[in-house]
Amino acid sequence: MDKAGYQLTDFLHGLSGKQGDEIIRRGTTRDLKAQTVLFHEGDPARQTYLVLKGRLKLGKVHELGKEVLIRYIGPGELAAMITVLEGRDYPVTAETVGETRVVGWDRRTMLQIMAECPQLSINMIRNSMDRLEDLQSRYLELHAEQVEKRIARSLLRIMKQSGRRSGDEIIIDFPISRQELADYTGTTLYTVSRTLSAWEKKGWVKSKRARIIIADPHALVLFSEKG
Amino acid sequence: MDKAGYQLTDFLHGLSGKQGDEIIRRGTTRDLKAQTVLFHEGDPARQTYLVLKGRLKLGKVHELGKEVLIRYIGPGELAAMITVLEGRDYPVTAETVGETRVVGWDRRTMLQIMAECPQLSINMIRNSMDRLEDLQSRYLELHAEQVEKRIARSLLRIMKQSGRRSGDEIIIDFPISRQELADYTGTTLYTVSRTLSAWEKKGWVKSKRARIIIADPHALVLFSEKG
DNA sequence: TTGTTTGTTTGCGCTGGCGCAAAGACAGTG
DNA sequence: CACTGTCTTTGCGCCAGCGCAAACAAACAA
Repeated sequence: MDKAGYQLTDFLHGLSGKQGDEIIRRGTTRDLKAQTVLFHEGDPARQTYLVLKGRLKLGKVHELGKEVLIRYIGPGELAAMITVLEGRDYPVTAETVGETRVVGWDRRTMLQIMAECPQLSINMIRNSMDRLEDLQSRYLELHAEQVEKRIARSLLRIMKQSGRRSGDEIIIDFPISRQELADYTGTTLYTVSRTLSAWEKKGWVKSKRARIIIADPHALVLFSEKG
Repeated sequence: MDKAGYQLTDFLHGLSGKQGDEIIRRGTTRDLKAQTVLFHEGDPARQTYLVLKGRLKLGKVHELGKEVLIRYIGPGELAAMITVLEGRDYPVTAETVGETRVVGWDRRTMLQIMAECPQLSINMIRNSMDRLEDLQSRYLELHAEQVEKRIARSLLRIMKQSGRRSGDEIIIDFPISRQELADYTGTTLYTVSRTLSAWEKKGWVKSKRARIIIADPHALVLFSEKG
């Protein structure tokens, strides 16, 4: 359990490592395998989770098949804040992407902790605001932007959140299939595949099965902004 | 300024009328004409607003023309919570729909009030959660649902938030143009117009210029769920 | 090795719904 | 009243991108 140096988006931002550890100790830490469902859309919300290591993906499904990928949740970020409110259900499903360590608190504990440490409320509000903004932008794009540009923006978003630099290239360091990228962008598997193939020919990206490397980030940014 | 009985979605939920009035007194109350821009997307966030009377609409624009209507804000709800965070810009533009009374607080005051009254933090979190859920659902729909169903759902959403019953019919009690309904739904003026015309023939809705009456809510609900 | 599973690519045809254009309806003003 | 600006309706043509189908490729197991 690493201490000290909680970052800006962090739930524990502004707290000392000691305070953070104490708070983590009051929850239940769990290690999860890849592709484990942590909670299901529609189930009563019992725990709020903080990701310590690894990554969750939050998805929402539509009657019969269609799915959207709302967001990836990385280390330091909360999932299911909704739990602090009484009698709510999870609005999304959370599944681990790789091996993932989370800590969970139930409502009572969470409210206690928040009462003792008002900074946490601010951090939660910051996090909700950030997510709301993100989704507002994507909502706008989904309506106003062409698919190819949206795919570009999606890749760049994911890259910012989880990219690992390697020379000029940027590696997205977790497996993401064409289908998932489609769900995240709001398009289809086929369109994503066609688009990535085209970009591969231009040398903008390289990709293997479920692995994407952005070879020319600059070109992608230009494309996403202009066309 | 009406006291007592703040409702569930309210910012002042759980407070006595007296406490609420005191908090309102510490802000700046303003009466605005219809179609007044309260704040602009991109401007530095200086004030958080609570709507006391009337209605705001929050919109976001895309480079050149295209616009989405993120949400209507009615009495009791907050706009621009983002202000409590340092150095942020408004992510949307807020414009009054009819005559509207709001009260605004700057960040310092807001943080003080929140520190004195932790319940407000919970209320703010509740409100962000609700909005996030709303937007997540609409994001899913925008991707997964056909336009006509989306228009139906949009109408029903607006109806729930601002409908006035009159016999079997439900009147949406503020002016909303085809263009606005299109921006809210994520489609075009033309498609909305064609759709409403068709529904008018079926007797589901009646509409005059910028006024919509839902004549057969039940039929609309059925249609939005099945088709 | 072979077989199985799971993911990816690409050709091809189809259509939902966008958006122009032009006419019509309504509200407000002087 | 006529005049002006704003909102609405509808016909029509077009195309982005969806989705089937079928082949292909990579990963893993036995």
